[in-house]
Amino acid sequence: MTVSGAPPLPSLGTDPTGADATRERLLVATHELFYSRRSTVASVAEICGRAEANVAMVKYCFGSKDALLDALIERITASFQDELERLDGLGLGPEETLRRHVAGIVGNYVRYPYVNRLLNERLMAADADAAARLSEVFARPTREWHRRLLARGVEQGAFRDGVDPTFFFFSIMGLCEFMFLATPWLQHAFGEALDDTLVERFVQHTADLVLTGLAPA
Amino acid sequence: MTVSGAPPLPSLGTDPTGADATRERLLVATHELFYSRRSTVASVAEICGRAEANVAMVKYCFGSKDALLDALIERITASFQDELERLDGLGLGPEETLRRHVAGIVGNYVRYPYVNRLLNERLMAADADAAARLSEVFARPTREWHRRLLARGVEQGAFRDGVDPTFFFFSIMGLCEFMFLATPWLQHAFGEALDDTLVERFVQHTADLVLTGLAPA
DNA sequence: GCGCATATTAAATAAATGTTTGATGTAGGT
DNA sequence: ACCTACATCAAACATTTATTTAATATGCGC
Repeated sequence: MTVSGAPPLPSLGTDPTGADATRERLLVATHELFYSRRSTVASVAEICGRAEANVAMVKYCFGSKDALLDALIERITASFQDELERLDGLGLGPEETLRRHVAGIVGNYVRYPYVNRLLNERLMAADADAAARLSEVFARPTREWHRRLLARGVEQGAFRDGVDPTFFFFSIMGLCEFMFLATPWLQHAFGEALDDTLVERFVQHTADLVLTGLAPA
Repeated sequence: MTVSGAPPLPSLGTDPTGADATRERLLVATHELFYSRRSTVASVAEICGRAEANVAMVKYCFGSKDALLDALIERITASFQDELERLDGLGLGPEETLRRHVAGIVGNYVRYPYVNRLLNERLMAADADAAARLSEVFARPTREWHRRLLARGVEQGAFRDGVDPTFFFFSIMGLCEFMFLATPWLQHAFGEALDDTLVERFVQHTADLVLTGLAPA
């Protein structure tokens, strides 16, 4: 936790020096603004103001604002893939793996509620090459992981057969995402606050729904 | 279907005349732009260009751009509530009601993929009074409807007990929403197109997941 | 202390944003 | 024909946007 209240970015191994330090401050500032606003709207001026850097440093460090956003995406999604690999390494059964995966995704939305929107926007604006690269860093490997998990579950008699991996990918993401996109609804319409207890209860609810929903007939 | 390819707005009973006709053209133009872009980004100039109206007509007809957006929200969400009431009137059992409800929500996302985002943005920007009014047109009555459906299902032994209505509301919305927010992923990462067959299969998948997920132990 | 690549700056740029102005057009009633 | 309320218009408004320029500062090897 920084003073901004936003969770930290996935750590960079080394301590950056020179322009790399400014580069890092710009990434962190963007993250903090996106996090606190629950949106992807922040001007270069705002980002640089928070990073205590001159606006021209965006071009100097990244080339453009869009390239800064892409760097932020790749930084975060890389940590998602690390997490999936770590989970695989635990050697758990399909149900427990899925339950922890749901908890992991919810945790990611707590930390980075804006990433999917950002990915979406960049994907729509991108040319064919950039779109392919963005797909490769997150959507494709994640669905592939889901496909393997579903197959393993069916094999062991834990999950029912015939569940489409693509639809399942969208279901899992959608279930977890909406909760955090819609925090204004939670507050204004339902008078609830997004605290740790609520997050934990939501994880339980979602994991129950998915695991029961996948149970064999 | 209009020439734009976008589904029509929920129909206004009467044929508008005078400035009301311009008002309607502005609403339709905004809808068509939002629909085709799958986003809520459209300048006043773009909206008025498509509506063949002068930019000053936004102030004249609505007072401001934000008021135009609120009018669009209220127009669409009103049709959602009509749909829920119609479904209640059919006197179906809890499972079939829920199955048709899922199909109905997916249908709404096909027609108005941008409404929830729009509601979200307006809710975040709104003052307390406006936020309360926006909550009242959609989130609150919809969750209340979900609560009654869950209670009826438990009563009749169709659903398991203890499912939180607020979480369930977010689950249902999230499941259906993500599919349409993420159409760029569907295309770029998975090479699939969002046609009628896919929508139908998605409805089936989602209804199965939710209905199985709610089944008693 | 000099020289040079790296890093940072203030200021200007052009384009786009939502809003506002005041003039102009257009019906319909009397 | 004349008035009036309604509807529309082109043009200017003040901000804000991302980007770019050219000048300057900084630190490090020698």
